[in-house]
Amino acid sequence: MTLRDMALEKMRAAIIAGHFQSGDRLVERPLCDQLGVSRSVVRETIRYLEAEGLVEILPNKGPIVAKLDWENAQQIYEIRMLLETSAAQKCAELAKDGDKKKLGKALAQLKLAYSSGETNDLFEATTLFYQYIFEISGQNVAWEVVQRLNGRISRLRAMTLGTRDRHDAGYKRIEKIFSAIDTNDPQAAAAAIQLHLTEAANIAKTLLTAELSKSEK
Amino acid sequence: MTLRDMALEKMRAAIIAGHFQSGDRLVERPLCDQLGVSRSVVRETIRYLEAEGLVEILPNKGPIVAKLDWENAQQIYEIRMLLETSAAQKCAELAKDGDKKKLGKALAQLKLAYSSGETNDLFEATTLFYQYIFEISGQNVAWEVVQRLNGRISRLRAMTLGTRDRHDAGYKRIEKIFSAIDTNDPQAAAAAIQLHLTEAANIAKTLLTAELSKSEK
DNA sequence: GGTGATAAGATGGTATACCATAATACCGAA
DNA sequence: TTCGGTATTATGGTATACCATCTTATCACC
Repeated sequence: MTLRDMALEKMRAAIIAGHFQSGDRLVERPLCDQLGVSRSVVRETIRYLEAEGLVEILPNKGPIVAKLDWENAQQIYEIRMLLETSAAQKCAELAKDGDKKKLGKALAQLKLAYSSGETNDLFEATTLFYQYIFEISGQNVAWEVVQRLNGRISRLRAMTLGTRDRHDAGYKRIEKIFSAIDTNDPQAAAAAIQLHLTEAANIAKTLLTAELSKSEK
Repeated sequence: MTLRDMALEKMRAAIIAGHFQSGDRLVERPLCDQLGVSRSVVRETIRYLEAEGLVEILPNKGPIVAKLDWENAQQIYEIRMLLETSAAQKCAELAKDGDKKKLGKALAQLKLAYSSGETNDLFEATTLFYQYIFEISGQNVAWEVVQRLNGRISRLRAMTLGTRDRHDAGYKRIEKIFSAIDTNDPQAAAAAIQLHLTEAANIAKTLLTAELSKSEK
């Protein structure tokens, strides 16, 4: 693994974990010190993150962590809705016994993470569950797209998962997705995932608007 | 505009125009000579294109122009189908008189390009038409996604447009999309764009499989 | 004549030096 | 005291030098 890959992962993780606030300037030389790499590496990493949409470049100012308003977040949730609904549908059509087993394991992990309350575990378990759905449905490109979009709303997702683990309706809804796939019921799978995402988007909206109104006062 | 931006545009254009074949190695130093910039610029540009999916990095080999098989292309067409259908639908719902006028102008451009037979003009006019649709529907993020995906199948699109201008059924289908939007008929707009894309995907498949079987012999 | 090893060249990875520009702070004059 | 200008510094943009590694070709030995 190259230095760039490591730097990329670290920075992505730092942004997603909220270690950098949205709008923060990413000054190159301090980043070099923090990551222990040269500017070349940092700059190439930033270019990659820029293309990913996690970082914006202000002309003659340099890179900042991309800002996220509800306008864009909402659009991202809508796109995810389309792609994930389609994936869940196809997944329910195609899932064989082996696939269901794999999904079942991911669900078990998810349950564990929900009960433990570790937001990080929850994040990973959720990601894995979705990854399997896209894998089984054979839509690796769509999964790429979703992952990239998720990067841009990662802070929102973390916040959403953080609140959702309290009232664990979230887990129930995911279980519903699983059982629809398990019984090879495409319609139900699509409906279940749609419901889940709508709920997630609502929570996200509440949290984000609350945050914005707070920061304005 | 920075050197990087110019280099980026040039390289993207070169890849899209087929100046580089898919699978070709992108050797850094020759690229520096061709673009008249330093390696730093070339490397950062390549990072960006890598994130865009236009370029792949082979470990210890360096960057190559991303290969495109029908498997992936098909997935891209499917994703476009979802996003563009949704956009056309919303567009037909929301389009005001001013929007329709703008779209109408783009359509006129498109007609001109069809009759001139210039693949390049056709490419640009088509892009503009779609851009307006996404703009009017207020889905700028989805447009970003579509553009990025289009980059990866740009060669296919150019080939498709190249053949389609002969039998101009393509233009008729686009006209149908326009008139559906013009009459604010979301259902018809969705159906029309779906038909158009299906057709495009079919042509693309034919061309691509023909090309692959030819290169194998 | 074939196979393997070694050396040379090419290529990507990394680090650093230099330059242009924009923001800021300080000083002087009104 | 305030406004404006100049100088300094911080930062991004660009270029280049150096190093590690992989590939390939040639030569020697079997």
